[in-house]
Amino acid sequence: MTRAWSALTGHPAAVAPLLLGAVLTHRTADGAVGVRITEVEAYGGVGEDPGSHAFRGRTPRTEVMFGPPGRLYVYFTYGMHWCANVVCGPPGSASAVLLRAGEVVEGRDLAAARRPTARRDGDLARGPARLTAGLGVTGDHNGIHLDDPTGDLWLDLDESRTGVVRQDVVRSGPRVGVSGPGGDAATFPWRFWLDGDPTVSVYRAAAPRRRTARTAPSRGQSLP
DNA sequence: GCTGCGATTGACT
DNA sequence: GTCAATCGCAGCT
Repeated sequence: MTRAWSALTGHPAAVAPLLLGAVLTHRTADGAVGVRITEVEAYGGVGEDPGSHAFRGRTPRTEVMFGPPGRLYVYFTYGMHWCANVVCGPPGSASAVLLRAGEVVEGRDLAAARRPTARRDGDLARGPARLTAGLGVTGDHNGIHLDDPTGDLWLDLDESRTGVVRQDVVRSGPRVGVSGPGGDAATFPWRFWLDGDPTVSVYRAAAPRRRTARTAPSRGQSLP
């Protein structure tokens, strides 16, 4: 079958695997970087998926998720990282697919310049925040349409250009880093990746709770 | 208005 | 293997 935007409107867990192999291209004055998607995660809508930002309803941040499919939802996390999602549900459903990792297929040098800490080409877009960094995607791109081949950001779904993904290499499993109320969200097998691809991110189970980073000023601290 | 913490990464032991 | 960085959002007072 041929991937098309019309086929990418539906339940995120059904849409997510269809995005594997698609190529997201970002064009800037510096040049273009293209990333072939190798790993994704599905996030459901209001009241359905505790791991989703939209679980508790519409907020200013999640506004884009509630809009029409085919747009990019970009959010800021950990005070320094951007993560990119493709909105896939019909308006109001707030479903999206997180782009977790990919392979740089165009503009390797530009991507490497944006990711100076990457040691290998395979690390240029391995991980959700690395993928956005390599592409040069930030919050400025939140809400942008991805279905315009002439736009700054374009998600190419045409298998005659991106290559056909063999379904027997598509794997699924628990999502990464998700620990919603009750922890149930992490158990949804809504993570999809291309088996054996070196750009797929390392699986780490969601940490229950990291030790408080900030050590409170010790009460018994001695003064000089 | 205040506070806790996160769909992460890179540096360090 | 452990842990800090860093800030906007969401929930609560």
